Amino acid sequence: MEKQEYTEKQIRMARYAKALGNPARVAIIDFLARQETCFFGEIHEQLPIAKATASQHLSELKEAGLIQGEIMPPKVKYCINKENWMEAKALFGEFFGQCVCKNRLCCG
Amino acid sequence: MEKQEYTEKQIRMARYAKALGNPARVAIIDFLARQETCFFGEIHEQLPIAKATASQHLSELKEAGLIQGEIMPPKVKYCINKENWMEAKALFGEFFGQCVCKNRLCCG
DNA sequence: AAATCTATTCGTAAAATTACGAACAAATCA
DNA sequence: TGATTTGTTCGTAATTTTACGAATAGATTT
Repeated sequence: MEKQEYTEKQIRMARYAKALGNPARVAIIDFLARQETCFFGEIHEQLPIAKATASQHLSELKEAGLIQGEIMPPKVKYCINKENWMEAKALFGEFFGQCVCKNRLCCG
Repeated sequence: MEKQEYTEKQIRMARYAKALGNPARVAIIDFLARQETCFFGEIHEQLPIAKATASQHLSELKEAGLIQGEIMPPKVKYCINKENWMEAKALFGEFFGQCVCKNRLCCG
């Protein structure tokens, strides 16, 4: 087998991982996960970045599927996208579960 | 609390996530995890990218701490960095464990 | 010593990421 | 209606990422 393309799982894993590949986005998820309300303003308050940048990060998380937003004029409520969150959790679980290092030929 | 900086955990999470934020790097880890040998050439064979690019991705994974390399002239053997792998596994486990969506105020 | 094998590094280019302030849009308040 | 609040979008700049072929380096083979 050579030069094979990536599997769908690998692509989705990478997609979720990439979305989590920034401290601001991790912090956003941590915050939403703790459930201390979900309004943009409060999320932004937690972050050491400008409003525009926070909005941008939220967009990326939304695009990756990890969160979802709901407009509640004049505010916007964000929350974890449960379905995709569960998928990501499963993917990462499987990924880290496939550990290694049992085989003496490598690792150790 | 406002404009607080990120926690060390968030920064390390983001670091590991970023390293996994590319299908080639996920594929590399999957391959190493399956333990089907660890030489550069064989890793490269699995990937639909140039040698130089594969080497670059391996560097990034190494820099992030997820893998380690050992020179065995004229080859190079790569493997999972067990210690950091366990840390990453724990971080992601905790991260996805802190789920949410129990609170009706948000999510659902 | 010359050729070969293995993998990294170099140089480069295109695209994506990150960040910001300013401008803007939508809804509410005065 | 005009001012205010809330959050997104725009325009922009600096940096990083991704990818490649070519050049290079280290070791072995011929």
